[in-house]
Amino acid sequence: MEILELESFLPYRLYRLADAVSREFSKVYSDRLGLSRPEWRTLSGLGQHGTMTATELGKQSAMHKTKVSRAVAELERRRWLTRTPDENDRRVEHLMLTKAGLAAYREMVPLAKAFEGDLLTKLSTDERAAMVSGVAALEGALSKG
Amino acid sequence: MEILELESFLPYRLYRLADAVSREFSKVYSDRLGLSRPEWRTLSGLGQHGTMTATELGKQSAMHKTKVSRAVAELERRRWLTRTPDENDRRVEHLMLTKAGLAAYREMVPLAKAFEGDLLTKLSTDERAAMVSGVAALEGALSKG
DNA sequence: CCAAACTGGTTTCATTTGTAACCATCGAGA
DNA sequence: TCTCGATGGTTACAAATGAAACCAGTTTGG
Repeated sequence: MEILELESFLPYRLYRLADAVSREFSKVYSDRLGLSRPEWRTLSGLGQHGTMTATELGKQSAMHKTKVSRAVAELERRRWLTRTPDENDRRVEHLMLTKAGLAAYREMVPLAKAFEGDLLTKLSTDERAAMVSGVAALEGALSKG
Repeated sequence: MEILELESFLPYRLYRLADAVSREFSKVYSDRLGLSRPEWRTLSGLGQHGTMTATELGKQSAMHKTKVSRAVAELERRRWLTRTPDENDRRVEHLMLTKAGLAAYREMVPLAKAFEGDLLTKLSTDERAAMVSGVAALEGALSKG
């Protein structure tokens, strides 16, 4: 009978791996900053780009729009971001970090880099390169459909 | 100010990629067999190993034990698996697919292989090798702590 | 032999998530 | 200009998830 080897089935391995990494990493920002994953992504997006709309955030991070909506609402409640209505299109809001939000972002960035660094130093140079280019290749393949 | 480039931040890319792949793949078994992801994993584990306990299933697939418990309950409800109490330890149950469960498994395996095949043919030989060895390296790194 | 700690597995409850419906606004075309 | 379909974003409700409590059975140490 034909069997599927889960240990070598890529979609499964990939998910399990990403889930483990993401869970580990989420401890970092959840412990230190009390953020959920969608909130972390929102903070990161805004910190990186300065200002974004909810739709843009959703595109960048592949989050469902309700996730974005809730994350934004929560960060606003904490006064980590503000909304500014678009002048031409009144459906759109431009989101931007407040001083407090920026402070949190500045605190978060080194944590993230350290986490990634720790992860990558566990790999050899070759392995690291393989990982990075493999991910890039698959991303490319998916985006083309 | 120090910025984190999300597009090149590995944990983030990895998760986004795995999520996209997994979602795409889940359409396959959800459409054809009406399975959730935990149920699919349970079916796959049992199909591959013949018989497993709930704890073993959890270990193999990194599922929380409540997920396993529910998936098993649902597959049992469908009469796709049966439980046999262990002779020596009455807390333990050995799970095994029924004829119907096996039939579903046999239907599923080619779908999974086709999905993976389609995915991989979008990559060059080098890229494919990079992906696979990169994932393996990270898995290894994580398992060592 | 017995209490205490532990393990396999289930259940309960609160939280998170996704789907779908929704509201407001916008843009294209008759 | 008016209508209709699309779009940005929120909300309501149902389903999936995780933490913790739980039950039953097992092991260990005194």
